[in-house]
Amino acid sequence: MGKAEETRQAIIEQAAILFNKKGYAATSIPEITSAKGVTKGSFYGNFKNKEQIELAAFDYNIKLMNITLRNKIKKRDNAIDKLLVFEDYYYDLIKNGKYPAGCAILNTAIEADDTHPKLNKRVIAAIENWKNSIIGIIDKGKKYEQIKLEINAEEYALFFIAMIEGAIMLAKTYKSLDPLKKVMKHYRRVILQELKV
Amino acid sequence: MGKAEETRQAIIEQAAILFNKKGYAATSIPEITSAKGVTKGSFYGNFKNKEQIELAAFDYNIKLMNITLRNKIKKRDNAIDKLLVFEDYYYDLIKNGKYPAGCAILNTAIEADDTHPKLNKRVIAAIENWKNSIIGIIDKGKKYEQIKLEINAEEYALFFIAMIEGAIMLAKTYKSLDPLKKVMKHYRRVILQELKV
DNA sequence: CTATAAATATACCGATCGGTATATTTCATT
DNA sequence: AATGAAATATACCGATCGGTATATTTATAG
Repeated sequence: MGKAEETRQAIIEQAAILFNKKGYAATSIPEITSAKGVTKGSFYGNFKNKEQIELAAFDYNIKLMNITLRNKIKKRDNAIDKLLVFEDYYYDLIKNGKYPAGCAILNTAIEADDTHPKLNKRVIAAIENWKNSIIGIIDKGKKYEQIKLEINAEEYALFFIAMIEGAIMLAKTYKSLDPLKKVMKHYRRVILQELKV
Repeated sequence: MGKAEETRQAIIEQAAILFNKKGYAATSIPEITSAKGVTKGSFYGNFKNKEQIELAAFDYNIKLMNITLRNKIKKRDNAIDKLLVFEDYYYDLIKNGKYPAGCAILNTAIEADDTHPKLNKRVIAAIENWKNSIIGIIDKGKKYEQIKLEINAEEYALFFIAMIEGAIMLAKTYKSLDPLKKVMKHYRRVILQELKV
């Protein structure tokens, strides 16, 4: 990694933290750079404008999330356990308290929907990717007789995503794991009682 | 309503629209005032600072929502139908497209959680109020043998709120009613098949 | 070691931010 | 109609924003 690439990466990582915590509009470029001892010249040598770092930081957040999730899913050997990965993942995410502060998909979705078309497009792509991974798990689960054949994979995928994101919103708002636990109890119940053969 | 009160109300209504659509940090005071032909002097005659209008606008949004919901709930005569009000309400909210742009609770929750303690407190109060109204409906439904006695009212209330808010996020992100419909199908199913006696 | 280009630091730009001070207008009371 | 107060308009403040131009440093190839 060349010097410039290192700087670029440091900026992205700091931006990813700040954007996810405070939002895109509320985070200034000096905030991002000063935290890492990087100057304006260095910043604009690596990013054309603020929008570029916003997109790069979002991509970075999503990449981190996907790597972690993919690894956890791969380690489990049946569809039911794979679906339950999301319960653990988001529980850990909120419990640790540290970065990332909540779900980048949720945070970005809310801020971008009416104001930031490019981020909005990326959020849609990230959700589609998540949805398709759930659908894939369910379909494979049907094939191996782990999940009931009559389950509509897409509808359940959206249901799960909504439930999880809503639960994260509650946990972050209350600054408590309690609502997350209570909602995820239903998540687990739906999977074990409705999906499982 | 005195002249000042009229001005104050006009500012609140405009701010409520903008804050809910663009977010608090991304909305400037000139944006709020110029839209209604109000000047800065007039604004600061009615509000001490930006935080005051943020709080007033959030309260206004919540009040609007609560009035509408309360009326719709009152019109229905059993717990199951009362719970299904939320399905209709949020469907209309997104379908109309116009103000309010999404759910003020959700939008404010995400923006305020890590940065704006006073708004965060009000969001918690609004969710508590919502949760308690669901719990109230469920408890009454148990009393009149419309809802199963073994249902944990608080856990289901949080489950419903999470599901609904997650569904709104999806609909707003996709700019489509489809994900909302698909998630709310589960909402209806849970109520009719798990809660209903 | 030196030349050169890449990378970074510094200084500055106009615009706009939230907020204030003050001037002017509008309104109700007499 | 005159007056005093409430409401609103105007002008201005320092700070900070995103972004640019340029100076300086740093790394690297010959």
